[in-house]
Amino acid sequence: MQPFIVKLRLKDMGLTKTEGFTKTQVALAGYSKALGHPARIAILQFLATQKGCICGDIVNELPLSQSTVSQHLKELKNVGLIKGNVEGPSVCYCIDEKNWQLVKNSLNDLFKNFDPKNCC
Amino acid sequence: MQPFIVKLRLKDMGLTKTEGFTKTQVALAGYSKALGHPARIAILQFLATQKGCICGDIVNELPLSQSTVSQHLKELKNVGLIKGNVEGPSVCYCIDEKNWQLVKNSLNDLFKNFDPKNCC
DNA sequence: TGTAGCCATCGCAATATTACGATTAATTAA
DNA sequence: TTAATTAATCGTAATATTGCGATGGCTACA
Repeated sequence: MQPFIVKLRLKDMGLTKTEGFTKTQVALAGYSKALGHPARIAILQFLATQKGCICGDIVNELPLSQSTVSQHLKELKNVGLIKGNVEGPSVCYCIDEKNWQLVKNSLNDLFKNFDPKNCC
Repeated sequence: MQPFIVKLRLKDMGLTKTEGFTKTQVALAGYSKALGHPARIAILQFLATQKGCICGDIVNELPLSQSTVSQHLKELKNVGLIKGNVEGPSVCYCIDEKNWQLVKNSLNDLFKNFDPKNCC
């Protein structure tokens, strides 16, 4: 008779494993992931260059539906890169300066500590 | 009798839409996406700080299986951040300096052109 | 009190990502 | 030649992401 064999760690499949990585690594990956879509890059560029701060004009700027844009905005808000203020009937989004600097510095750290050593 | 109604743009579902975005935006998003996983951040940090260049020791460094690590390495190779040289029975991976600088500069560009204007 | 506009959320569908074990291809060592 | 080692790839499973239309909750204005 065959023994019962349980092989899987189901909870680890398809899901990003964060155990075994440093907090810094997980954080940096999270920020990068948020930047990992053209629409979200476009939104940030738009907000960064705009004089006043912008509401749902973002939707008009992007080749995506309102609901999709809303989702992207949510993701950027979740990692703290932007924040939204309700302004009458509409919502005003802008870059969260503090976190913006934080992400900037984190990425800087990643890229700075590499000095080329002729290998390969 | 009801008309036939075709509603969908199937090819646009679940797939990142790149039409309507600039080349720069798509590229930057691609790089960021590659950075969007703790394992890949860890790999890059490891390669950046290692004196000699490393092969499959990366697998031992990470809390992931060999095949999974191989997949992550592949993704980093696809965006050009690392390159691998066959070295006898094993493979030597290291950072691709040229693209490393390119990605660094691209991200720098994104973050630099924002000067805080008290909004919201 | 409607009613119109803005935007978040829900529900769905299609695809992508993550992870693993098993297998395969290539190279070195015996 | 054979066996062992290394690393890529295949196949599979679970979950995440992306996208849309439809719905619903607000606020402002008539």
